[in-house]
Amino acid sequence: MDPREESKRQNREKIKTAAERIIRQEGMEKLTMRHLAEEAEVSLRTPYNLFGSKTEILISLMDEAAWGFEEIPGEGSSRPVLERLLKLVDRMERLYASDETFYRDIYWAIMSSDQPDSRIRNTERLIALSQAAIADAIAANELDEAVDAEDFGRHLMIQLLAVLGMWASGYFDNKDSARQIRLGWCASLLAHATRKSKPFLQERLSALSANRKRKAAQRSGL
Amino acid sequence: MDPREESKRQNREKIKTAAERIIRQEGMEKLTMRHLAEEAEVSLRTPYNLFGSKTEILISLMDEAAWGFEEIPGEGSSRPVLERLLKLVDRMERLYASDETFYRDIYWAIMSSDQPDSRIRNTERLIALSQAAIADAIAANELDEAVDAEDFGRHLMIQLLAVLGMWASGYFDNKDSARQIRLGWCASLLAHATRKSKPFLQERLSALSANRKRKAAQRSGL
DNA sequence: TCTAAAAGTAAAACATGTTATAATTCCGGG
DNA sequence: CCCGGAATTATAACATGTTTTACTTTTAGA
Repeated sequence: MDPREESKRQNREKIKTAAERIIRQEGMEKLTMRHLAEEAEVSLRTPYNLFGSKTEILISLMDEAAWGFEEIPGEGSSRPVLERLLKLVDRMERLYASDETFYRDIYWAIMSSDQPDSRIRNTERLIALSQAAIADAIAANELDEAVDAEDFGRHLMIQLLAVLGMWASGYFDNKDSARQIRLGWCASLLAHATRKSKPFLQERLSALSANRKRKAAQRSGL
Repeated sequence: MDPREESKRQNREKIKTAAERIIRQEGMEKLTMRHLAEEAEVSLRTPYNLFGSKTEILISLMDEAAWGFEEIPGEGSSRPVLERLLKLVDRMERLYASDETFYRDIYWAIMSSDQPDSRIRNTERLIALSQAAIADAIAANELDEAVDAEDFGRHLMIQLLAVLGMWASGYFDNKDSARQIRLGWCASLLAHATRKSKPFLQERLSALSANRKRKAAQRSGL
């Protein structure tokens, strides 16, 4: 392989590793370009050559984790599409819960950067994912065929992104976010469910509500 | 009145006026604190004394317009609650359409600042508005009484805010944003609608879809 | 082996939000 | 009328993302 490319790759790796180390051990505030360059043992200019901006470095850290999901789980399996779709939320929750402050700090930093492009890039990917799943679900007779897959898929993913944004801002914690997403998705899906998928969604929804009531009872019981 | 307070008020006004003028006539990039101070004929320090930060100045500009809405339209009228709730979107659309780049630039600048506090402040106000409307709708038998007004009201407003964020980032234009919000709201509301409100929501939803189909046909027809 | 292009480095510079410092102005109360 | 405190100003400074400039190193290909 091209040694020039190889050296670029190595530098990219060094920078990402250093960035991750700094965020984890010293906190996001300490992630300045000067400090990062020092830690990665490259010049201040190099991260700009290799990534373009500080935000792009953070995005590449999120990309590495596929932002929590890269495809609908269990593609090609025989499980119902909607069930697999809901697994996306499980995955995301697991990943973000595995290192909550780390991911939240990065997510927040990306969201509050003034470069919309990369945000849009990822948004488009996720919406396409969701739209494909909805189209599958319609084809599998799990959703009313009158549903517009493009619109409805976008609607679902926007809900998810909305909650993630609130999570990043500190409004929701991890658990509440996942619950809020599941509630919203189940409710929206239920409105267009077929006989085939209705029981599953209703069960999910009532489980979520029961969970909440139990918690509320706990709270007031204290 | 206290002349000290009066002079503060005047300075605040001068700063806001100058900020608006700069944004409108020279563009957001030219809104630097130094330039703003010059134009407002105050020292660089004064805006910080009076507002705290650049972001707060922008927020006060949005506050002036109540961010598009301050209350559910037609309070006390006999129209159905959900119908009035949807009017919020009309209002917002009208305001933002009246000066799209102006509001979008400000909104974007606020969103891409790293101070979550003010964002959360407004978010909470809007969520409370929505929660109250949902509670009213439940009381008026327009929504299933099993609905949790707190959860569901938050859910609706978060959707709206997410779409606004996407609008600010340039993902949606003004028209698409309003449509997406209406779609999302109708879809979510429909999941908990009663017999009383279902027809209205279904009609709205199919009107939105029909609109889309017509447009799609136009596009492919060219 | 030599050369030109590509990449990296070092150091300074730039822009801009924000804060510190010291001097100045303004006002109500003694 | 003068004092003390609050607001304002002018100016410099600071932090940090980003860019510029000039120099060095590396590497592919003649």
